[in-house]
This record gives sequence, C-alpha cells and structure tokens, in this order.
Amino acid sequence: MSSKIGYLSSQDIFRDLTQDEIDTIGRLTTMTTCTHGKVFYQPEDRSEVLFLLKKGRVQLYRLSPGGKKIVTGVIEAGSFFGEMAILGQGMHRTFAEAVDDCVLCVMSRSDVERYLLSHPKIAVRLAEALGKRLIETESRLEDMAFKSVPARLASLLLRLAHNGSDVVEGHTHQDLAEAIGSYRETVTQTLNEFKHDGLIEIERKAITLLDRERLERVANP
Amino acid sequence: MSSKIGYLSSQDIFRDLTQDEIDTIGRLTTMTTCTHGKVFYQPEDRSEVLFLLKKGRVQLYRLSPGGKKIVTGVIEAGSFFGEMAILGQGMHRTFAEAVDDCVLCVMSRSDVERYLLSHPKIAVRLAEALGKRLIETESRLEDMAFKSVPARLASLLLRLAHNGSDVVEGHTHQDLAEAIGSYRETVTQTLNEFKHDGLIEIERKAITLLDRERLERVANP
DNA sequence: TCGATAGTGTAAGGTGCCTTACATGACCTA
DNA sequence: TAGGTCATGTAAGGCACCTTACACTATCGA
Repeated sequence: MSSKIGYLSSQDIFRDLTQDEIDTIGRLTTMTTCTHGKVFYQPEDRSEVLFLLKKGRVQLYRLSPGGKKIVTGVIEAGSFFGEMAILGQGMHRTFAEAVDDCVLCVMSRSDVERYLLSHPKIAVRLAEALGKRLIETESRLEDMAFKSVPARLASLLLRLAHNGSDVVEGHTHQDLAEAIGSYRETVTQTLNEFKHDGLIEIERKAITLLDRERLERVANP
Repeated sequence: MSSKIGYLSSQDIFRDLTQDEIDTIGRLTTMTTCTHGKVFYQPEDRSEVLFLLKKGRVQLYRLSPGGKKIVTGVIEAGSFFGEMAILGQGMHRTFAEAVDDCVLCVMSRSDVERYLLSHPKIAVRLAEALGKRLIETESRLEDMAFKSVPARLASLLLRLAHNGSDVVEGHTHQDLAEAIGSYRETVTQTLNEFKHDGLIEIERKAITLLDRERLERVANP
C-alpha cells in the first residue's frame, strides 16, 4: 500500500471513491508533512489553496490586535480547510498550526475542480464536513454567549477526554485558555477550584478526571 | 413564470440548473409560506427536513436555560438550513423564526437525495453556502472572544446598514442585544453613548449612522 | 551543574457589563 | 380616549473575570 494513500478512514471525504481513483488523485497532487507546532498557514498567504488533512490534527486560530489567541476550529484527519472561494472556504485572518505531526495533501484551484468537484459524492462529503464544523462552531458561539468560564472549561475537559481515557494530557493551561477564549491565570485558578472540589487531579500537562458526572453538571448548569 | 419558481437569484443554490430542471423540482416539492415573526421550527421537531428559503429572511437562534437568546445565523433568500444528517446539517437546540414574510421549499430526505445530491453542481453550491455561514459564524465567535459590547454593537450597526442606506430600522434594542449576545439595557446605554459622541441619531426602532468612519474605529479597535 | 525557558501558583485591584428595579413615552386597539 | 402593551430611558449594586505582578518548580540543553 502506497504511503501516499494509506490514510483512508471512515471520516475521509474520499471514502466513496474506489482505491484506483484514490491512487490516481494521490499520484497527481502534492503531499507535504508538517512537524508538531509548525505554523504552515498565515493570513498573509493569500493564494487559493485547499489542504486535505490525511494524518494528524490541525488547529485553526485567530489573533486579536493585542495578541490574544482564540481557536476557531480543530481539523481532524480526513477533513479539509483552506482558502478556496468556489467552496466558500476562507481563512480570513486565520492561522493554521500542526497540533501533531501531520501529512497534508495540498490542492490548487484546478486540482479542486478536477478531482473534487467532478465527483458528485465528494462534493456531498465536502458539504457534510462543512456542516459538522458549522454545528461545532455554533455551539462554541452559544457557549461564549451563555456559559461562565468554569462551565466552558468543564465542557472542554470532557470533550478532550472523549476517547475513553480519563486523562487529558499534552495541553498547557495556556492551550486550554485559548480554546475557551479566556486567560491562563483564570484557567489555573478554575482548575484548582475543580481540584479542591474533588472533580479532577492535576499534574504537569496532565489532568485526570475524577468525577465526570459532577463535571457534566458544572458544564451544563 | 410560475410563482413557485419565480425566486431564482444569483445567490440561489439552483442557479446552475436550467429553467426546465428548476420547474421539475418546483412541481414535485412542497412550498409553504410563513408570516413575519412565525417560529416554524423548534428543537422538539426532530424530523429530517431541509428548508430552501426562496423569499424573505430567517433567523436561527438558541435559548439558554434562563431564557436568554443568541442568534446563531441569519439565512438569506437562496440559501438553506435544516436537520439533514447526510449534509452534516443539524438544528441542535435551534429555533427558526421568519424575520420577514417568507416562502420556503420543504424537502424530505428522499427529496434531497433525488434533487440535490444527484446534481453535482448543486452539491458544490451547498458546500459554498455552508462555507459562507461557517466563515460568518467564526467571525462572530472571534468577536465574542475579543471585542467589547460597544465594538460588537458598532460592528452590527455597520453590517445592518450595509445596503447603502445610513438608516438601520425595524430592530428593537432587544433584537440588537440578541444579535451580539448582550442585554437590552446595555444596548440602550451604549447607543446613547454613541449618540452623545455624535456617531448616531436615535429614533424609535430606527438608528441613523452619522459617522461611519468613527464607528469603524469603535468596531475595530 | 548551571542557566534558561516553559509551566504553574497566587493574590490584589480594577472594571465591564450583567442584573435588578422602576419610570416614562410611543403606539395600538377597542 | 382610555387602557394596555411595546419600546426605551436611567441608575445603583455586585460580581465574574480580566489584568498585572511576581514567585516558584519542572524540564532541558549547554
């Protein structure tokens, strides 16, 4: 199995294609890799480009004039993002940073027209993926409008520990603050309140959830 | 020209179809109308349904447990929304209310599969429309995270007066508050500060922009 | 082993805006 | 033209969270 195309998952926008079709697209488009932490797209890069994320996760965020950061989305493997007017895709003031080591397929506008828009099923998958991001973003907006910092933080911890494990690791307090639109100091204080209440255990870059049920109640008052 | 199909605009997701194809879809799907103010979708309505908005505007919003309202999106004629898993569309906890008198095409899941997904170009237009809503929502999220109430309000006024005119009318202070995720009293006070600074003129359900330039500076500090 | 850097702890002070409470004027309908 | 509802004005009080400031510990590379 070619390394270029070895990343097909059930979430992939290509999952309706045959292996042959995927192979063809894989041969004719550019693949690149990005190491953890690399900022590979900035608002100044105005060129039309669509990234298909084959492996890893990518964080999309914006910066305020004062340098504050808000994460607008996290892209999982199999999905896509970029600056592509024909898909209504835009990166206005948005940065893209590799959260893990990533493998990306980079498509130009003509690539998109040739390989994506010509396959009806892929166009539908694009719409499906966008719809999911939209729902996610709408919920984030709702949370910002309705919920306190403790509620948003509890909500985030539960989401990050979604894969079975009770341990949330690899995130600094700064990371958590940027994800919920708050500040590092406030997050530290709130986490310590959670710890004091027996909801979590805190280690360096690792948080253990002790009482999911009560965390749920904090998250949804 | 049949009244059923007389609403095709350059923004319509059907704009790539021939008149014949549009006629066919128009004959075979259900059209309804909603008068101004009518709430025609609520979270309890769990059925899969996609609304194509042919005329008027629709407001999508969510309510907090305490009854506070946040507008998550405003749909313009030619676009669509609803509960439709195959398009990644969801109305989780979302209400839909007709802002103006509206004409809507209501599609079931099989309608969507037959008329929308079978036309590649339409699927692309769906993705395009979703992309635009996503960008809009991301910007709203950014505003909530970064900007003060005065900045968000100034930003909203400029957006509402986008169609040439300097008069924003038909919105109560309550409406404005819900659009920016704030409170009626705060909006009234902030508007009066704007008025005091010579930025706007206030009448009942009407605001006249006097100094767009300085409003821009308030909106983007 | 040391210095630098990244990550975390903590506390005091300020303020934006939420929250409540109530008053007044505009409009609408009977 | 009276009564009711809608829209707006205003003001005091409080608190969540921002903001600043600084100290401490862990980690890592030189």
